[in-house]
Amino acid sequence: MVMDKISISTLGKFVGEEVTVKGWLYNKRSSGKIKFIVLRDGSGYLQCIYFKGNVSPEIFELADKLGQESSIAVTGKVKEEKRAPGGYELDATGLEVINEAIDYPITLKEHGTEFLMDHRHLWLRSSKQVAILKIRHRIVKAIRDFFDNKGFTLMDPPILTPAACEGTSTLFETPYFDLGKAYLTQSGQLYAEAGAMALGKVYTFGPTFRAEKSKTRRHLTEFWMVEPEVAFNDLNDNMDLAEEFLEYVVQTVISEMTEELKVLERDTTKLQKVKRPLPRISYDEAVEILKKNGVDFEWGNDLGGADETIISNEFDMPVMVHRYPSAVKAFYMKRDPENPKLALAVDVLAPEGYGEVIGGSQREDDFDALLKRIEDNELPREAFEWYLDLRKYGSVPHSGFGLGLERTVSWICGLDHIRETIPFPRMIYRITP
RNA sequence: UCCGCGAUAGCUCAAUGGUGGAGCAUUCGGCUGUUAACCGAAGGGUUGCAAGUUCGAGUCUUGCUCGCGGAGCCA
Repeated sequence: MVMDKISISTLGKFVGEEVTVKGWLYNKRSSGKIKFIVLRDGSGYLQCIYFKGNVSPEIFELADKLGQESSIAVTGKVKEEKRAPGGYELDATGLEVINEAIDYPITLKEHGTEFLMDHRHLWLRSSKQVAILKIRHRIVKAIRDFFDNKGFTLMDPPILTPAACEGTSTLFETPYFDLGKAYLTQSGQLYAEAGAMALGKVYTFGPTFRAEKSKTRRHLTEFWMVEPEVAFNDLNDNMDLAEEFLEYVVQTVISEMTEELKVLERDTTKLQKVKRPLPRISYDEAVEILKKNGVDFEWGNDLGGADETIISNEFDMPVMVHRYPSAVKAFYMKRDPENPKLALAVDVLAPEGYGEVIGGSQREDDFDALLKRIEDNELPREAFEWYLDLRKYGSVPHSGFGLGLERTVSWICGLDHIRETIPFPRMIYRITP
């Protein structure tokens, strides 16, 4: 019996049976009277064998002519075969062309990034990109599972906002009817704080936008961020949550995505070490590390990318750096009651030079202190009136953090550039495809 | 915005100021177990654009365009 719509990943259940599998021609090889067609369908790869004596001359000819990425339906008997990639092979008898692809631009050989980025819509079909997309999906699912299982409520913040959330970054702006200008959000955090006062524990998970002209392997203009916010959590609670969260995400991915990590040739020995407790150091201790390594660093400055790498190299797992100078951090962060020059902030620096993957803090919950901070930063009070209300009606200590999805994918996959972590990256000089 | 590097065949790259080549892809031929298969052959070029130096420029000079990496900013 010929069966229909079988994905390659489930072929093990059909050994000895004749099946039809639909997909795309990934690669082909031939040796006279035998042709090998490697079919991919998104779930895996299947080597199909066409022997000259077993099929009609027309089909044998067709198997020879078809170009890479032609969409086809292959029919044949499934058998186990150690020599075949994936472990199974199709003793093919049938070949039906759905659409013939002529001169597919991306070959299995090397290509430069500019060419690949111009063909990003096709590049996604490559085995490495498929592996990255699957790991990204698994990370997203792990993130949601983690918070859902802990009683958090997902709350979607607005993407169009009336003003800067943090008052620092350059934002994308767009006309908004009679109300003037609107801006694409750079963070859902302020709204998450409102949500935490309503629901106790919330997280936002959505796209965020920065119009900074950043031109590095760690930056996108459009990226996804997950931001938990918890009422009654102080900075230490926040760090406890962050390390448990990171451990869960990393351990889930390395235990469930072994095939994909192998495709990416990711050495997972360092990822396996991501277990609680993560090292916690203060900004002051971080400065000491920099000075010990010969960096001419002035207390009060923010840590640069190179500084972060030096600090994270001192540890073999992510390191939490807490209590930064308040001057380099956002206005909404609570001051350290033991030293008002410090903010109750925490950044988590990923190892292997991947830099900051988490930034968070305990929020300022005192009305007067927050108002003064808004005024000192010359932010428009009227835009933050609702935010101040949260401190007027039943204010409580609360904390949260944001994790950059793409930086996390980049780190876990061991990529050298963030542009491969998102299907269609948006960067300063690229908005197509 | 600043600093550095680069642009040669569809792709990845060679070419001392002196007749622009190779591998892959494509087309044709060969091979009954290939693993980015292999072997043989063919087609394929306004060397990013514009000007200059020179007997002669892919190569040297200037400007421009585009890209890449880094800084700042941040996740």
